Amino acid sequence: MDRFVSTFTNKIDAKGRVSIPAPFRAVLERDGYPGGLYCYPSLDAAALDAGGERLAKKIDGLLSGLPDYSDERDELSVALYGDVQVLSIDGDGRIVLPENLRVRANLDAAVTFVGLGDKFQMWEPKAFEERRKEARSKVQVTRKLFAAGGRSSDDDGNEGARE
Amino acid sequence: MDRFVSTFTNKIDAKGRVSIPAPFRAVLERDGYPGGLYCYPSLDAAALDAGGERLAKKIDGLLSGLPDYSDERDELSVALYGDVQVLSIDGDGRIVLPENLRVRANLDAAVTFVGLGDKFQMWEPKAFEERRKEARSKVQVTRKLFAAGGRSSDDDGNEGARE
DNA sequence: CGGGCACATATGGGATCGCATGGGATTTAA
DNA sequence: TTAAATCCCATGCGATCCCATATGTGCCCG
Repeated sequence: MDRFVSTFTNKIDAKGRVSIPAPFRAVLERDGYPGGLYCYPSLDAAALDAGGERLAKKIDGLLSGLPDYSDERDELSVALYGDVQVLSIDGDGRIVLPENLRVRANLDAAVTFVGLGDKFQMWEPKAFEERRKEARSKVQVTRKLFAAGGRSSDDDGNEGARE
Repeated sequence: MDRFVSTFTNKIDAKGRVSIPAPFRAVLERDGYPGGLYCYPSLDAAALDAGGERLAKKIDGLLSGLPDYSDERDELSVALYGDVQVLSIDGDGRIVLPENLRVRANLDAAVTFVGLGDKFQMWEPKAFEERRKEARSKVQVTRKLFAAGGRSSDDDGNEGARE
């Protein structure tokens, strides 16, 4: 198994360190990057995205699909490369979250790690709780639609989406 | 890893010296250029571009794509090579930014180093902050193009605030 | 079936190392 | 000789490493 799954919540200590959940660590190791991971602010939420070598390749691929010296590429380069940080994992499986990243996700005392397959996200625990509640209620609705066997399109709330 | 990633801000001291971020230095060393780097004003921004051997090759490649003796090539040659300087790195990992380069990017007290993969840029910190904000908002739009795969996200714009 | 032992993980704190930065000394060029 | 560039060393802060402790979980043995 080599995917990030399920969620964990760990504390940030006085030095700004956080333990990476052991299962995630195992995935990272298998992903080819010994001792480090890539991390950047999520584009569409107050959270951080992180992953290993595979994720980095994915980003590279995204960029290399655009011609050199094009505007789109410049923008994306700045937004992605500029915000990406390589966080090294210490001997105890911890990383240090730099100030600029912590601010982006309102992280202070603890971090909730959310597995998303190829990558995982880091949320402020309460913020994630909100997100999750929202997601659940939507799933309820979706299930009813399936159960009913028909689509009574009264209101397709176009909001949230769960990964 | 052998790419320039993430951003760092260092000070210019009284003698005009700046420390190159250690991670960037490591990339340069691996790039085959011991003790120096190529630097020139960005073509489309008030910043400086810099890199090692690989960047130099890339510029060569760019030029060789244009026919010899064409106007474009001449202009580009002048624009690129004409302003290129080889900056030597001293024993402590610092470079001295010559006056003519400094004015091109309005550098005075500090420099923000921005990793862009094959090369990196040097910005006046406040100017880069502007640039980055712009890039982020544009990416919000561009991102939807990539999202074709399946994430029908809403975009709870609860971002802003902070910094 | 229950108690306790061993292992793994998370967390905290102290010690060490590297990097950025500043200042002085020494060399080089005009 | 003067000014400027280069080299060398000192220092402070932050990052990294290492070890100790706590908490919990599964397993083995009684």
